[in-house]
Amino acid sequence: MRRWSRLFIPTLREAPADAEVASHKLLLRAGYIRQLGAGIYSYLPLGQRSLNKITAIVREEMDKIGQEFFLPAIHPRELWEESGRWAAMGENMFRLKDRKGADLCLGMTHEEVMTSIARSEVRSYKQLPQIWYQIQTKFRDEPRPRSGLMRVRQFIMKDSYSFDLDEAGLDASYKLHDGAYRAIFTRSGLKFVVVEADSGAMGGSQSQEFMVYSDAGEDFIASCPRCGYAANLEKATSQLQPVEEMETTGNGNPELVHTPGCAAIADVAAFFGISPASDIKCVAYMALKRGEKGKPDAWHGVAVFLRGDHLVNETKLAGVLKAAEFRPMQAAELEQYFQGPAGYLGPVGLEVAREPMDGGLTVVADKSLEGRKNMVCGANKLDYHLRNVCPGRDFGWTLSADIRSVNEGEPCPTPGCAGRLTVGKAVEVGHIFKLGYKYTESMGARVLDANGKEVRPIMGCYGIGIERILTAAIEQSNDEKGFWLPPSIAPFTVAITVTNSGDETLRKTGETLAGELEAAGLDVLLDDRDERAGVKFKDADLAGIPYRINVGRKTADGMVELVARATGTTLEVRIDEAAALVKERMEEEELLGASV
RNA sequence: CGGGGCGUAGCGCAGUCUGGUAGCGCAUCUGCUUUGGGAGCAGAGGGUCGCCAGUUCGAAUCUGGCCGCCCCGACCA
Repeated sequence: MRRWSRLFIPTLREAPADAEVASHKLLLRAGYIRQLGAGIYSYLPLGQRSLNKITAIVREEMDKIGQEFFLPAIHPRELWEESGRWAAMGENMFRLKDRKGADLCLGMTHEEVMTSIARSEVRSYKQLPQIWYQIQTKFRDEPRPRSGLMRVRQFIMKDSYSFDLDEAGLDASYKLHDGAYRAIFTRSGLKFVVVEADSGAMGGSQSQEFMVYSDAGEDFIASCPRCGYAANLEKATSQLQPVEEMETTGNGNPELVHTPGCAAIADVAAFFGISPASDIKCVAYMALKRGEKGKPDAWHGVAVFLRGDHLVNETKLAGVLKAAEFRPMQAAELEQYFQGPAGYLGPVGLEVAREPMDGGLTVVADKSLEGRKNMVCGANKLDYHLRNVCPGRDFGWTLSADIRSVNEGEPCPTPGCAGRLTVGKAVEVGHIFKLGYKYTESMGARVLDANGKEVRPIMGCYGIGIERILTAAIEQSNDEKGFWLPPSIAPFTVAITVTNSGDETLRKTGETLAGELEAAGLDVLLDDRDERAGVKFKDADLAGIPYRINVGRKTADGMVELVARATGTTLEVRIDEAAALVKERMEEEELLGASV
């Protein structure tokens, strides 16, 4: 049992002006965290208790499938050079020098360290599979930390890595993680969804994210309420609705039309009286290709063509081009590649590179352009457009791929499903990922298989943001008075509010009750402060504690009040029954916390 | 890194335009009263006004530089 009077719980009546999102405001107000710098936070006792409960759940579930390690946060440069990521991580990596001038970095992820252990210690297929995990602090110099604990530069991550002999083994390790993650988030009381995720430009075959819907999130999820399809917008696809093609004009060949002042899609559509779906949008980028094996980085011109009503998805684009970075083309570059001005760019007559990102202009056509007819596009000439343009006939491309973002309301991609996609914002709390051979290959990890032949193990990597479980839980359960956490991750499960600490009888009753509740296995916070009842109620409502027992007026009749923070419902119960009742409620709630 | 905003007591803010004694509310400390939804009265403590330089008799206030923080965007294993 802990006494409020002796705990450091600096609650704030007003939220600091810096805080915007609910979890940030409330974590500060409830005395869970304090800020040290941008994206750097101290965890105060209540916050630390909650994070400890979360890590305990994570540890319990992970121990069922793997083994816990604890790896260094400081890594030598050489290790990261081996995987090629000393350069690839760029500015996101914190770097430092030791007294001898040697380069070091702070670990932002631990594939390299784990792989270095595996390569020097794992020799035989008989030692596989291995699932190695740790719960450890990560450092990432984020370009823009934000939203309290949502995106920070130092945070706690459960990261794990699997090593298997073959893909079937990786499938099994991946499934084990899927199961463990579902158990962890369910036990943490999160209403989560599992979505298909982008597996990145670095290779890797399959990837899922565990998401909690919240406006404070940074990701968008497309989902189908009908069949259950769900994917990160970076990955989501949809079926195309048939488009009514425009009538052919003239002899059917591309026809130059004077379109003064029609630089925007809406203007063009209005001018021709067409739907934006019949206009070809051009987005011109310079794309950065990271040099491999000592070659320098290089920028390449990329022209993306897609329907006027579609948006480029840069994650998908980066995936198909293996590009590290994009920036918009500047006027001089537009002139070089298109001989035309922004607003009037089009695909007809361009010199198309044969190989992507290898000199010249890489032309990418979105899949939705294939088979279309009689479209309108820019003529690469100020104030002129072309019509009757047929993709494939009138222009070609380096490659054609799905590089657009789906829109809300489009048909679900599942064959035979008649559902419409909805798009919502969410917080990513976990990610599981089939890595493949990237690190075992580049870092030279080898084992002997049953035939005595040297083979590369195949890897998976899996992450959970510990603080994000806390923030997501707060985002999903808060009001103007404060928040309430699922009992499993709350710093205390029940607060006992002695309404008048000056009253000896009440105080003793509170003490006794607290002892009983604790004996029943609950985490009890006894509010024994010499404060008015109102102050104690406000603090208890603020601080994320799911249940409160008021020891006050009715104590003379042998009764106390049990208040459930989530619903505000108050129950008068006999003092000797209070402990059992809270336990019962808690168990019900944890069952309700289950999700799909 | 582009755009915007902010920096004055622990928190929330006024004062800056128009230079002249650094203020308000909450919180904190002491005393008395009060005790079921952030109490009342009386008293008290707490500030290099983000930092550095300049202008001036005099700078929180004007000028220049720097630093930090927040938001939008870019970015995000």
